[in-house]
Amino acid sequence: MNTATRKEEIVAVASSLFKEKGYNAVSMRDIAQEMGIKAASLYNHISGKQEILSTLILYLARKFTSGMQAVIDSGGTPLDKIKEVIEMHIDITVNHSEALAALNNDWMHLENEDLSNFVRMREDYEDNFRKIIKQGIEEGDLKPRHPEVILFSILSTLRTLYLWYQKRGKLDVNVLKKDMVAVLLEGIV
Amino acid sequence: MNTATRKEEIVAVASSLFKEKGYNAVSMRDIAQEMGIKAASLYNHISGKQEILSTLILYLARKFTSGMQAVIDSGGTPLDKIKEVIEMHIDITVNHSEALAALNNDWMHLENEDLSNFVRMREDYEDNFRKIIKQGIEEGDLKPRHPEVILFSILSTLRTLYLWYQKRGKLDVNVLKKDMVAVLLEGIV
DNA sequence: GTCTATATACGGATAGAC
DNA sequence: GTCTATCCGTATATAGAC
Repeated sequence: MNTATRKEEIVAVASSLFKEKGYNAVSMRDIAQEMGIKAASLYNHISGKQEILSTLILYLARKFTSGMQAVIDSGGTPLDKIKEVIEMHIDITVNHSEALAALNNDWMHLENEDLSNFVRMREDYEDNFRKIIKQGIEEGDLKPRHPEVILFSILSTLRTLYLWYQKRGKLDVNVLKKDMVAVLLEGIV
Repeated sequence: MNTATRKEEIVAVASSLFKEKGYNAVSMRDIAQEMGIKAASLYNHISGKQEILSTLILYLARKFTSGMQAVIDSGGTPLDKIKEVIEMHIDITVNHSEALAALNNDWMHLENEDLSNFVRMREDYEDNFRKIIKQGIEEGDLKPRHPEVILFSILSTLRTLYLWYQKRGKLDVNVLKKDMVAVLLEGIV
């Protein structure tokens, strides 16, 4: 087992604990115990607790950023792009459901450039989504609702999907995508 | 300034700090400093940090519980009731936006009966909402989508409303209610 | 790569003076 | 009601043996 893999293992174990209790309530001893080693041994693989958090969060933030770029480059209508964003979020949620808790709840515990980089990526992401929505309204694809309400209604749902995707068990991903797109786009009435 | 008021002030100050950094990252010294006193002085008004958290969270949880009961007793159609739930969430968000962060993110740091009471209230709340949605589908008021997708789509949006209500500034509450009900019920296409 | 031992800081909370 | 002083537990992190 080489160092790279061991580091990934630490990050994975930490993700799961962060999801349960949050970054500040998880100690290095907790992480070490979960891996069957002592806390001091962790420092042979990572520089400290902060590195675990930033590795975790920035990895995911880059996934969303590149995913959004792919949507922008896809060349579809605004409506197509919104569907693609929803599907992207579901894909990332299914593949990284443990780590998404830290992204959502613990990003403010990042430090220095890690924090500012994350905040910038997040703002850019929202801006790109906002532009798609506004274009959809202009072109008449979307109803003329307040763009901010549309933006945060969809984003809130997608960002907290990780909380109940697992709880509800083996929902087929494609069924989930279809239902989610339908509910978010066409409403329920 | 009597004790009751002083305690409320502590809880209010703590709410704001919990929203910024989360329960575990806020120290009693932080709270005291924000109030211009020393940490030891806080203990003349509250028994400890835990009491601040539980006061805060259970107060809000009871608000949601009684609000849901009022909706159930209102005697409207399932669709009416869903609208009332949305409006109730918006009212509580507008009046308690600072404290909602702790309710959403720090409830797992409650202890003993406080924790179990909260979890039960939350489950009951979701169950009541789920029943309304299912009844709406049965009666043909709602489209026959997966009830869980509808439930969590609406709840996710409402529960994180506190995050951006302030940021977007002086949105009129009645306009917000109207837009939110429209987007969540009728969709955007 | 993991261990024991330890440095150092900070957390919640209490005692007792004013 | 607030203060100073302090107890005691736990946190991150490092040093050095194996």
